[in-house]
Amino acid sequence: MRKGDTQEIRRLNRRAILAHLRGGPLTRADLSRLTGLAKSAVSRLVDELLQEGLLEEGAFTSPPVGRPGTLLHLRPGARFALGAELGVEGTVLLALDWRGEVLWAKEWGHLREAGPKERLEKLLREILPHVPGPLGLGITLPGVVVEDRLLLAPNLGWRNLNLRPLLADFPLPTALENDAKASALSEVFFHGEANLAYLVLSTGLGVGVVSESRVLRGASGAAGELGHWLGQGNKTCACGRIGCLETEVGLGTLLEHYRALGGKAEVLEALLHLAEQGEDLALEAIHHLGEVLGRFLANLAVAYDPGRVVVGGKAAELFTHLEHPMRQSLEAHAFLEAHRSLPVQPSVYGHLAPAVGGASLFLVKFFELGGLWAESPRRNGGRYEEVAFSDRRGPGV
Amino acid sequence: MRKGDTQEIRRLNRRAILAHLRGGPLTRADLSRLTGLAKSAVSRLVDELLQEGLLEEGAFTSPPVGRPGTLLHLRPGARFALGAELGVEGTVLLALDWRGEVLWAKEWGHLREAGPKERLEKLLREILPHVPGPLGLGITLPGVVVEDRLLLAPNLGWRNLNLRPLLADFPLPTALENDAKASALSEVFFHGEANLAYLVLSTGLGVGVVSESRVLRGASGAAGELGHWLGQGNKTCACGRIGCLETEVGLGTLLEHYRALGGKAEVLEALLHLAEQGEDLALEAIHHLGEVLGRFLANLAVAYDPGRVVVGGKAAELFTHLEHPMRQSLEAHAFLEAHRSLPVQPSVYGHLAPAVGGASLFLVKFFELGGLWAESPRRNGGRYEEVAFSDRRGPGV
DNA sequence: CGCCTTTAGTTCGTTCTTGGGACTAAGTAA
DNA sequence: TTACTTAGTCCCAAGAACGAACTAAAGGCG
Repeated sequence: MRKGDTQEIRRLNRRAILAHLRGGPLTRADLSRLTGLAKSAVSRLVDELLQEGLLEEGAFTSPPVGRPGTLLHLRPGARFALGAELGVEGTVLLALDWRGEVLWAKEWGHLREAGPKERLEKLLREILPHVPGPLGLGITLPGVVVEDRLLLAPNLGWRNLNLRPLLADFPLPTALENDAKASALSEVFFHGEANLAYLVLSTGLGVGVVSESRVLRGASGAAGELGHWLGQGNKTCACGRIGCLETEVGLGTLLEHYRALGGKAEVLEALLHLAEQGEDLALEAIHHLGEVLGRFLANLAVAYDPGRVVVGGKAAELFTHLEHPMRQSLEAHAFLEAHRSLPVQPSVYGHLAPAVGGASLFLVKFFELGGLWAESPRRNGGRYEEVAFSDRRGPGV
Repeated sequence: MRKGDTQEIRRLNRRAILAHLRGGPLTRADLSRLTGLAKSAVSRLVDELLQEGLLEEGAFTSPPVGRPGTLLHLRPGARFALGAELGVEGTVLLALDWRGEVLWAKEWGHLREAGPKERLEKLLREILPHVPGPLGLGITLPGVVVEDRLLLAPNLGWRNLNLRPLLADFPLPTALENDAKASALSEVFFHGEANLAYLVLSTGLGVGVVSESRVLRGASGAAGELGHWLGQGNKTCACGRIGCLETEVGLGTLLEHYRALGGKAEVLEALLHLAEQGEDLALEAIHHLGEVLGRFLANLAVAYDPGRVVVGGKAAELFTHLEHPMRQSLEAHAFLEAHRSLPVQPSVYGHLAPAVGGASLFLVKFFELGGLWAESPRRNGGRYEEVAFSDRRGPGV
């Protein structure tokens, strides 16, 4: 429920122009046709965007007849954002260009006992050389996140933390997000799809759901935590409950199953290595996981009905081995005809997906704002909410 | 990605004014404060809305000091829409005022073998006396719906139907929707909540999910079909597969369980009646269903993380009996602290919820359009899509 | 070579809508 | 009666888009 004034409509139209240009270079005439705006309006807005350094003129078109047009494109590096992943095994930090290109990335492990404070302080030291410049820093972690609070991260062993004081030390706007949701956003940012599910399958299992181009969050940020759907199993989960789906579908079970079959690998990496070499037991265990996964996908399809599923997390490395049994199992268990051929693919950004998604939080916002980013006074430590729309909402719906 | 022009901002501001007035009468000054619009702009827009007959002036306020204001409210009956439910047991047709009041409702059973053609034709005959007038007719049914196609309705025994030709006969805009999704919309229309799940529990089990005030539909309209989530059971479902959750959580199982305990009732109604009289076996069976339901709610909470759950369908009649065991079971199985006290309530519109939701499809649209409803030429039989926004979308996100 | 046609892009005047200040209206308090 | 406060109207300036007229730059054709 946004209030309309003369600035707002300019913002809407800038947004439309930028959105179309994300798909590739276009002339002013193209933009006029695509947006429905008058040529004069496009001309004015484009001039403005050129002046701000957001756009650049490029080559000329050579149409069969008529005057050639000037192609416009988003100027590389005009804006970028930082994204970080605080994962179970290590930390990733990267910079993402507003066109979706990873400018640089940095990864490091961490001491097992490092708490949120230590890890965020380390992150702060790493980003200091890069500010000012980025639009913001999006931090992702495998847990349930609401605003600046982390409610629960079983696989990190963290629970009920208010990170706002720590984030306030960062000299740029920050945002916190769940890793699966951020990963899903990275795909949306790149492909612009309306309905998809991003499966993060490692030790844990989480799903980032996108519906009508929006990330599903829920009232407490727990939407998509299907790893904690209670099934019939009797194993104890890291969350303390019994029978969570991630004790059946997670990669932990893969290793267990492999060893139950008589396999020798002690850790997951060894198993993956053996699978690459074609060891039968390893392949059998993975095949079984594929079947379980296919059935899970059929369930995922009735829960969220995504148009496409992206597989990320450690399991993405197994994708070639998993794919066939997974598809067969999905076909056998699908509810709708349409689900039988549900596209399932590995992630475009690979293991960088969560961090890319973190950065996307700000880039998406930037595009939504039509590039009218408030270079804000950042009074309260540059909190993410302050760069939000200046909406004046009415009561719901 | 809407194009902005001078009309668009007027529409946005009309929408904001109407949205605020849905909460109750307000003066022009109130509206100015709430929307952030200048007093003069509010005055002009309100005059316009009064002229169109959408608003009415009412009583005066008596503030402690200063000139009294004139209260404005939505004029009763200024707009309304029709909603219908084609259910397993019968049909409901009703008219819903734009303020959310049911103007009239009509219900009838149907011959078991009646197909979609017969039932829609009957519906057509019933609505004819009421057109023109209503904004549109929203038809709901227990099945997977995409636009004008019904992909699958196991409990009606219908599959893969294109209803567009039949709907084209209706002399007003029509829309098709799944019953659970429509029911969820009815709650949103009434309460304006951002995150909720509407549980339709009768023979089948379906969930209508609302996230950020939008109904979750998915690529094929199957989002929320948790009744067809595959569990560990071995019963055959109406959809033809084995182990669907609705064979464990549906009301069909309640009767079976009751009879397995030694109960005598032949049909569900008899069981309900016995429960009302306090028969032990009936209460025990219902208690068990409550426990199963509580566990299911814990799973629902990790899947969609609603802020509130509404129970509808036949099970709503059992709500008082189900509530206690359900809550205990939910508390025992909840993933997050927040989920332990998840509000669970029966539906406000009761068994009329699906039909009310059908009508809401048009009323919600009307409000979104700021009351600038295109009295369209209705060339192609008044299809719902034609009353949609005149968006000119850019590529995603 | 010059003219016509076609498409790209600019300039300028009109229209629509908001914002803001001045003003009127209608009440309470002293 | 006067001062003060709040509600609501009136009028003008500002911002943005639209549309028409115009210029720019190509190819086709006689």
